[in-house]
Amino acid sequence: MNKSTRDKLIDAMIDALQRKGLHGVGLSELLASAGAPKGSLYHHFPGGKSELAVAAIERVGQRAEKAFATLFERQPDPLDALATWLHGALDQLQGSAFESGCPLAAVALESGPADSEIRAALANAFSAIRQALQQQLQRHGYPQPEGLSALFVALYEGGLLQARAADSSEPLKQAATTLLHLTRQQHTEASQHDRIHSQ
Amino acid sequence: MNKSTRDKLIDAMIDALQRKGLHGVGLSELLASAGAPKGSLYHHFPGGKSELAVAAIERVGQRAEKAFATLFERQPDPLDALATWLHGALDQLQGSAFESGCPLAAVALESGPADSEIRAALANAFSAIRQALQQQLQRHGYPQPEGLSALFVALYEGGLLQARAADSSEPLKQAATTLLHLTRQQHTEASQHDRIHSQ
DNA sequence: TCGTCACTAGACCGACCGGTCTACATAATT
DNA sequence: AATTATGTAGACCGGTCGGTCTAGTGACGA
Repeated sequence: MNKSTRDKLIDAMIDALQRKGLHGVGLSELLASAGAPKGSLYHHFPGGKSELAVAAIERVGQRAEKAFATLFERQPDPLDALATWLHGALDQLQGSAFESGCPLAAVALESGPADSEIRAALANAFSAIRQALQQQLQRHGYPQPEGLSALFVALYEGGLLQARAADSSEPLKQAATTLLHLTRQQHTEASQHDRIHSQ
Repeated sequence: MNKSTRDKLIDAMIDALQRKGLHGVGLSELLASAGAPKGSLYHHFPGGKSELAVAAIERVGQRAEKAFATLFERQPDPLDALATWLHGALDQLQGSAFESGCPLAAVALESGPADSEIRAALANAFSAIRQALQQQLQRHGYPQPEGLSALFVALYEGGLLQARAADSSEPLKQAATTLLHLTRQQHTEASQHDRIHSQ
């Protein structure tokens, strides 16, 4: 299946956002990696770079939702699923020599209030991700599912950031292990309390 | 006390990194906000923008170390200290209309392997912060102090990132509350075990 | 067969980028 | 007083930026 030029542009933008952020990539570089001329860009995205960025952010959000759906389907225990998720992120980071992180992170920190469409797309994507997570946690009886979902996303973003800065996967690995341990522990103890109370 | 031009440049760069990241600010904008001409920049920092960025990162690291020192001095319970720290970050974010986050975060995600000095400075700063945290946690008998310190830094960075994207302090607030709760809980239970075992 | 339309292709543009260079003011040194 | 070191000031440069515009290509419908 041949990817359309539009798709290639979006994917090239996603890759660029992961590696350098929105202001870090020039159009020429982007177009070269997508194998498309300028005319195509401005045909498919009259709004130029920032419209393409919005499309990229939206696609990332959709992919994340799908990924979570299949992940939670295969692994009934949400913490197992989260562990696999974090493990996957680590693999990608290591596989790219600590260059390729989350496509949403950099642009979230670069964008100002002027870039309202980008901000809106980001807000959407993140809230969708948190909600997907929250549902699963809630379904399995974890307390404070909203806080936990925000915490896990923070672990993901903050962990990747540290790992990238340190050129090492240790910070993320350790933080993930610790949080998974803490959550697992609390959950089993809560279950025990339940059992006691229901006796 | 009159700030030297050099200081003004560094502080302007720190502010810029918080708001837009390294590639997001132009030299002209930077110099305008510092009130200095180009000549001064290249006199104090012959390496130009990136050398100034390194100086800014180093200063941020030093300030963070000092801030932690006084914070932990005043609040003996590390979790209380961490709560104040996170609260302060939230205040700054809200006070700047969700524009001013961590000065290290954006540049960590923008910089490539080519910017070796920047990367080194970042690695240094983050590891210093984690170590400061780790020491305090260890001193008070928290388990997995290394993982916990990485986790708290991840919470800080990831939480600020989400808050900024959402134009709301809720994600960070909730994540912080949840993690503090989890940690506090584990700690008191561990203490109880200790008491039981020492009977 | 001829237009139409969606798309590709890249030359071209002004603005701004980071960086260099010369001129100058001030202060310290002798 | 003369000289040197330190720092300020901004004109200037080539390169690249994001963006516009015209020309061309190929498929499809009338």
